[in-house]
Amino acid sequence: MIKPYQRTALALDELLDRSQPGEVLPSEPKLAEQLGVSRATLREAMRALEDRGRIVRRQGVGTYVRPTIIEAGLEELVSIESMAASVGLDVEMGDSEIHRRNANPDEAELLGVDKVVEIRRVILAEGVPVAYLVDTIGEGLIQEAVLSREFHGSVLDVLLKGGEPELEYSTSEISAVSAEGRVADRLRVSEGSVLLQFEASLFTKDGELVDLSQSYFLPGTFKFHVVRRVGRRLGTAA
Amino acid sequence: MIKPYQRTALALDELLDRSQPGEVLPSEPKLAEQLGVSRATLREAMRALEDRGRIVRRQGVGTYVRPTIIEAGLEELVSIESMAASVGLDVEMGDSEIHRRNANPDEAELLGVDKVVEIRRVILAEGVPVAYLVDTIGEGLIQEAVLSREFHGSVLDVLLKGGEPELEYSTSEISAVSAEGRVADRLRVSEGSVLLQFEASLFTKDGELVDLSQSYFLPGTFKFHVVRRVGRRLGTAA
DNA sequence: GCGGGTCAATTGTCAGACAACTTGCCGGGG
DNA sequence: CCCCGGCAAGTTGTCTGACAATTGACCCGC
Repeated sequence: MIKPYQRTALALDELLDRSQPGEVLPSEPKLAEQLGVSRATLREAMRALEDRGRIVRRQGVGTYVRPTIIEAGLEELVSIESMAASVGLDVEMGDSEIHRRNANPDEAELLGVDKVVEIRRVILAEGVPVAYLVDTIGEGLIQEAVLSREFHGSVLDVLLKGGEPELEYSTSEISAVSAEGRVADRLRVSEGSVLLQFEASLFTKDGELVDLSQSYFLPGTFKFHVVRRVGRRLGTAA
Repeated sequence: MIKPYQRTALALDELLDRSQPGEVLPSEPKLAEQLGVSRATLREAMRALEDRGRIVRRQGVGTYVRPTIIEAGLEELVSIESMAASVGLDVEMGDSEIHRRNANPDEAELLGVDKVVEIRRVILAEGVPVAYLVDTIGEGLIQEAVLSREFHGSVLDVLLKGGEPELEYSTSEISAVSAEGRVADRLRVSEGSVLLQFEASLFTKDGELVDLSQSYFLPGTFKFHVVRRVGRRLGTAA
């Protein structure tokens, strides 16, 4: 059974998606009644939205919908394919290789396994190579049958769909590199071309590391956004 | 007068900073009493922290402190200098130029002014050029006297210190580019070198755009991190 | 016309209660 | 001795009702 708070947060998210910026939301008592929760629970959900900057509340006046900040930004963990789909791009997987091999000491330490599966593939947008992705996961995390059947380019999507283990977040280091060797070759660019690189670690709800990945993107096709907020400490200082 | 919720959120932030990962927080009734607020207000603040991933709550058990994810990440809007200072790097400003000029149509539209001030400068780490920054702001936003006296490389820091207008967030587009012309020259790298580029827009609490900036970083010196969370929609699906 | 007071509406906070859940303890039965 | 079931205490989750603080509009008297 899903808890009232989660239900409320979801409902509010959807309500905001349907709302125009600047619009005034129903008052808290009314909203609470509509959603079937108490005002206290509703306020917890609204506070979270306020912290994320999606609404503005003015005591004695009402609650307003903020103009949406970047929505396809980097805050939410979604696969390249899902990102592309949401902007109407036609994306497919090109050449792929799957290797089983022994983990090197670093990988064994981080992932907690002896053997790993390494998945390399090219991502095509409108038929043109735009990204080269390498995932390294512990052997057995994804069944071989699943991998051959449901894998269309995104390890993340397969893991999310499987539901087990429960993923929570990833941390990525962002850098710029020049294309070399195999990467340049697969992306069909000359050596020394400029690439945007993400080095990511994917964690479960329990804080366990389950996927190490490296992504190389050709600049221009995908646009990555981040929203950075002024910190509490500085922003609200007198 | 600062409101109880803000006081509580701040106090909790500080409490977490002093806590060890995995530690159990006092129960909600006790914490509420310690902080001098009701349990409802406390819970609003805790919910926000939970959403940001800093604590984990387990019904019937207690509230745990999460191992800190990247702290010098990109979620919080701080200047390059502040970032560098927090990791003990010696950073200073190199050559700088300040131009007053008429705004081009795009800038006039976005910033809502006719004349702009353009600030260009090189950032040195340990005496070596590592970044080239260009800020474009409306004329009059920062007084000339202030600019010559308090400017040490970061427009953001000057604006934050001034307190007026109240800043809230910035959106950045991240890309990789090759160094060209003036940028390559100022950073003392050869043309065609790989650079990490941020194109940022800085907004106030009222949603007004006040600063357009472009930043070019030499890869390797600064490391930028992002934390990406599994979305509500997917993460909690059955 | 204008100034001030009043009033309704809305968000902010509080107090108390009960529900749902987890863990550990303790006692009884095997 | 071990296992297991129920009980009790403690914690988070939610609800109810109330009052405080703030804002904006209305109305009335001057």
